[in-house]
Amino acid sequence: MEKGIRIADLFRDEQKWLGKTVLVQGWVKTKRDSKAGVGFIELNDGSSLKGLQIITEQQGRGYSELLGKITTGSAILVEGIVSVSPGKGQSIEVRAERIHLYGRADPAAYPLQKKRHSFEYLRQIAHLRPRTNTIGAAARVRSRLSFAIHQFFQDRGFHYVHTPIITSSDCEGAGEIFRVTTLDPAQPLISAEAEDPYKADFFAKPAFLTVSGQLQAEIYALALGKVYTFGPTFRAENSNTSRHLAEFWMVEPEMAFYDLEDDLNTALEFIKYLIGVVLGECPEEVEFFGRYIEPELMKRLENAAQSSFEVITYTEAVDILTRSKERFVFPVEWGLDLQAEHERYLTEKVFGRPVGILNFPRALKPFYMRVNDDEKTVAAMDILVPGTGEIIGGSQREERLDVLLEQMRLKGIPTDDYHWYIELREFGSAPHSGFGLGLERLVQFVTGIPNIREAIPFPRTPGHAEF
RNA sequence: UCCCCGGUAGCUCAACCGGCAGAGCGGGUGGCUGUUAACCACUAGGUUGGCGGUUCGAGUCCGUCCCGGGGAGCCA
Repeated sequence: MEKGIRIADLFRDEQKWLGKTVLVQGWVKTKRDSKAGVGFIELNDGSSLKGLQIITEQQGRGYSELLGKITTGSAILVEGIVSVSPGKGQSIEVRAERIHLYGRADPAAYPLQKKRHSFEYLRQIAHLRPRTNTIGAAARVRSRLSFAIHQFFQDRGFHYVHTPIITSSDCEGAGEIFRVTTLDPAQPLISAEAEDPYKADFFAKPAFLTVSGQLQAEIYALALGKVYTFGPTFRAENSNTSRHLAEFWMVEPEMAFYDLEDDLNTALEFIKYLIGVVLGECPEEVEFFGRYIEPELMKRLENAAQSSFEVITYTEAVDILTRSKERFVFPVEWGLDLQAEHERYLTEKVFGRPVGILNFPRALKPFYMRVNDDEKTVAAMDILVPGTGEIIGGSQREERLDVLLEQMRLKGIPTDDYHWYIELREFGSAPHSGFGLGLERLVQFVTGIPNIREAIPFPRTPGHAEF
């Protein structure tokens, strides 16, 4: 089959292509024509935000008939000469000499118009929405970010570990979980099986979709040194917000011989690196999002990429909040969790940039976080960004066997399910740390997209698993 | 799950105190030789989310269910 040039490559070196005959393939964004004369097709092939202007002129029999069939949404091939465009809005265009129509799009039925659509509407046509400017741009940024995540870690000696999607421990403390079973809920168990209902099930015990790869990543960090996982994660919480999904992607690095400070520095370097990549490699998309989605975007990204993040302790945060004159709905008091309004106040009003918060009260955090010398706090860190809130959560892990067992006892975690996790502290235990970053929240942050459902191709939320 | 707001043409939205269902865009037809959300003219298009109630009369008021959005909780 004929293979054309990517439109993005054409724009990258316009001088080189001027006067040459090229072949392009893509989808018609708009068409402006006159029956008697010159016509204009804006062609987009997904390689760039900007479309290529195609000039059509009357020629030969059957040509206008073909042009009539080419409507918004059609897939076509165009062969023609790259020329200087006399019009405004583009510097080059292609004067068509041959056009082939691959697939039509009935204009009366095609759901995408030239004008702007609401995100709510586009979600209902998730099979067509990547053809829009915003969703297409978000998809390219997401792809580039995913690659950059691998680049960052691979360049620094980390190994990529595939932690399991299906797990059998259900009390990692990260909320509601999805059950994995081959049993049919519509088919009641016969009484013999009912004594041990899991006997007939695939894994012969309760199984679930992972809520985090961290505990398994720790296993490999204590063998390979520095590792990271990057994959889908699942939460069955009935969360209906612009920041939550039932299925989302998470990056979780885990490093042996790293304390909390090392962990924090890695996380900050990581975020700055990713923002730098987006600014450097997706300028067209950033410009677009800045113009149509979030006017403050450029300022926000440059701020985060260059300036130092603010880093404070939980105790200092509580101090700042109690002294502020702001009226909060929820109380501020040492020992209570910071609410969304408090986080927003700190990152948006007090500092106006990303904020790292360290050393949270022990009672607020999970069993695996390392207990500090004061015995009241744990070596935890949250990184908050303006607009999105918490984007990274991490900690130094408890490597001391006796303290870990005490923590599990206090939090009511059954040791049987975690014998392997405990054994890591019996055999060559070592200080280690890690953190988790939600990919979709990062996409939200770097694009300014308000709802997380536009930061992932096929959002899964309560009541929604279409497409 | 809780609180608030909304659901009217394919899309985005109007419709005053309860009184004949509207516009822009999109679609169709015709016109236009350099357009850029092209332009000009004409035209088709509706079970006002579902069910029930109040009323002479309901898009509008009441009840209920469904769906969407914003916020909260849970978290990444």
